[in-house]
Amino acid sequence: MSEKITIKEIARISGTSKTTVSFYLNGKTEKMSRETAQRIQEVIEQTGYRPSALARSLSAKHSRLIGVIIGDITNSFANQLVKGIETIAVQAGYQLMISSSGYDVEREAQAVERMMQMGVDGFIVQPTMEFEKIEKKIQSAAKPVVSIDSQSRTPRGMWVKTNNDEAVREAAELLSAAGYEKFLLLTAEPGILSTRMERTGGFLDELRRLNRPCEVVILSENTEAEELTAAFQERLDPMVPTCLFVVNCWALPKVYLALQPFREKIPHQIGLIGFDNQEWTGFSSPTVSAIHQPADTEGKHACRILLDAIEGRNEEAPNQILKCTIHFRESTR
Amino acid sequence: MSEKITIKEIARISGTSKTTVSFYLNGKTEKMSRETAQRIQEVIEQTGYRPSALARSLSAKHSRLIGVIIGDITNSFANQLVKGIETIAVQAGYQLMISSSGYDVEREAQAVERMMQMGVDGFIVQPTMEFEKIEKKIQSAAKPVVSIDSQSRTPRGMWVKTNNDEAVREAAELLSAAGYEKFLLLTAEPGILSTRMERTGGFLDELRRLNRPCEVVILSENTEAEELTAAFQERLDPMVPTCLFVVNCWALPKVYLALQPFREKIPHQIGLIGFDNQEWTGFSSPTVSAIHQPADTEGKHACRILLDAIEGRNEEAPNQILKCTIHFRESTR
DNA sequence: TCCTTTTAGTAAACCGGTTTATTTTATAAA
DNA sequence: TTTATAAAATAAACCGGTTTACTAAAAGGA
Repeated sequence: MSEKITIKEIARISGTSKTTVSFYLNGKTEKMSRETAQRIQEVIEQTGYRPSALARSLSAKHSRLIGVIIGDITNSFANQLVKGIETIAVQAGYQLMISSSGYDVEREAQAVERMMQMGVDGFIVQPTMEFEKIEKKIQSAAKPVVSIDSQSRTPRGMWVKTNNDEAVREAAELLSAAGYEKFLLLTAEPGILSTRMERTGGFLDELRRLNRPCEVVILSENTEAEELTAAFQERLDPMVPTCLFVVNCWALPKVYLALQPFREKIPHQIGLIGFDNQEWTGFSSPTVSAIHQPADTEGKHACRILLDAIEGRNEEAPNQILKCTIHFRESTR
Repeated sequence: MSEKITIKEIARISGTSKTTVSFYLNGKTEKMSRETAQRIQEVIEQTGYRPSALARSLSAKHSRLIGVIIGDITNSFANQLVKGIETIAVQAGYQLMISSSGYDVEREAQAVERMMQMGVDGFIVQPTMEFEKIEKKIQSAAKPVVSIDSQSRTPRGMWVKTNNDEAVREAAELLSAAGYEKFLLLTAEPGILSTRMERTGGFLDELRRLNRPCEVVILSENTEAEELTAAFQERLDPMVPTCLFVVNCWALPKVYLALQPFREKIPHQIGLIGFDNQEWTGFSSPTVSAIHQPADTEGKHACRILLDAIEGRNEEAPNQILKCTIHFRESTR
């Protein structure tokens, strides 16, 4: 009774051939008579036939699959990005294959490898710092890649990023104007990830132009809160209004907590500003100023660009710079 | 020069047959001589051959793909869940295919459909309220399904959930003991989603036992903050210490904000407790008490159970109840 | 030396579709 | 009525692997 239902079965039952059924499935109905089409349609319905995307991909040479590689799905930037991507992808009939790199090149490379084997039609990647190392691997597949927040040097050079440089300069200017005389820039070891470079470089440069001093504090994912508090104790001069600028989004909660002992000095003597649209920044007390990146929109654009490339269209600009918005809240004056 | 490199090419270059190469790839090296194996290995390396998982899946009848369907990837429970799933899946050589349902049955059904066509080996689903509607569809594929926080009635009956009932009763008891004389239960329209039923039912039941009055306030995703504040104004009697219990995790920030006018009455006259490990609850002022579900762990368990089912093992219990932990913070006494 | 068994290796069918080239049937033109 | 042309339908090759069933060569036993 319950033969596995394949295209062959449909052809047999409806008294036609595989070819005809295949044409029907792909909407090439001009090539067949009304009745044939109808008969096939009926058989498909009553059998509950479900064409195998696997088989289809194999012979058609496209899988309608998009590989998405991000650092960490629990990061708010990343999941908003993914949400944006998915919105567009699903509309266009594509499915997402998602992997986290954990910000590790090795895992990133493995993810790329697995996805290539699965035959994805293209990639959207939020690169780790050493993305260059795997660029050639990704190139060898000749699949289009759109990178997020990092101008990659892949042949087609497709990317979406935010105007970190501008946003950061604007922030520096406004914060200086607001009366902060000194700055503290908190960043992870400044690697080659372009986002980090832009943010750090732009901020420092602008401050130099404005003639405002700035110290740099390096921190890492496992820097302890006490350690940080001590560093603040040492560098924050009660007589000089100082603003902390946190470059890495994951560091912002850490810094916020380490700043608790100085709470009543915020925002007058101490200011705090960081990155990304993290929900808690609007709930904390004081609420925390932040530069928002439109992650969701970035995702949508990235996906549109990628789809253009995959389907050989040419509608979207292959690289786009989106505007950040600065939200000044209670943690800065 | 650059012929596309397939198994056939490898066979040709190494002077063997497809069969032998295939055996080699699948580690059936007992069936061949040392030298042959080595020769193949070399050819694979210098050509950079990458076997097509697509073709492999088609003939091997498994895809090493797991379909994950969640409500919304930007929800913290969901992304922690996914992270847990991915950890286990990748270890076992599986890849994730993720779709969001947007808590909509129709989209959920479409996602299931697409994933079946892609030949996933199994599903992990965080069901919408009306999951029953698509259970039969999912069953028709005869693929194993593990559901999250909802005992589905699929044949194999595999699920992972948290002990909402117990946790909620414990909370009710402790909060009563702490001196709250009245309660306000805030929930979305109580549907058939078992989590919601358990939380609501258990809490009300326990309060009845403890002889504490409880009013129910129904809210939805688009209830306005002012509306909510007004409702509180009306129902919160300054003479009776009252505790708000928020059933739906997405409603907690909403309620928190609507409660701002009463801020200085927290936690003494007004208490607040809700669900899930949302980052902001630890940063707000007051910090907010919450019942944490171990989403990450749930994901890991769910994935192990699914893998067992897929690979015909029998190591994990096919359904598991995980413990919630109650974090009492500044918003309750 | 001849026969049996083991080892190493391969041809061919299959998985479920797409696509090209070709045939059959219907319709129009001569 | 015959022929040219268009419309409808199909056979067969292909996509890139897995697997079953079979063969050739080497080793072991009598």
